[in-house]
Amino acid sequence: MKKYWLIKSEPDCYSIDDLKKDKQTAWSGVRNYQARNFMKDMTVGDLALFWHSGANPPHSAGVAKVTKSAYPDKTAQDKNNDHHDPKSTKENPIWFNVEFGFVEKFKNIISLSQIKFNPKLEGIMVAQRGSRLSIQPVSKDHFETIQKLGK
DNA sequence: GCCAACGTTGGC
DNA sequence: GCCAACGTTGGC
Repeated sequence: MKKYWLIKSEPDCYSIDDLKKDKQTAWSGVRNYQARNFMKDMTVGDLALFWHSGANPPHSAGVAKVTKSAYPDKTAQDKNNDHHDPKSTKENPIWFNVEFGFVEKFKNIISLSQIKFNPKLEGIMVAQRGSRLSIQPVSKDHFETIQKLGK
């Protein structure tokens, strides 16, 4: 069954426009166990809301889909990479990443305050206080509500 | 295995 | 730039 997610990125670092241009990208560099475990749960075809964090206002900017399931994150083993982790080895990788493809860029961005204000989106993780997790599961209902608003 | 110190995230 | 939330580290 198809699952739904929310993936965060700072637009200065990697935005929905970058994904549109690249068509597909490796979601590497995630160094949080919970987020990693969610990536391992992803299957090809799952959909994700693309979140622009650090933007003013913070918002969902579009939709991405999983095009490749989790495999060891090569950047963890690259000494010259910012996300290098000496604990992760080729024999025993700690960190994983999936790949995302571009689906759509929203006509209207959906801001965090809009999400908080909408009773249909009550309980969504991204609107909760102190929700720092960079990859979050989203219910089908919440996903579809935001996608509809974005079109 | 506790917990203080520290670092990071991310909204405001 | 501030700070709350919270994950991680490391001494004990």
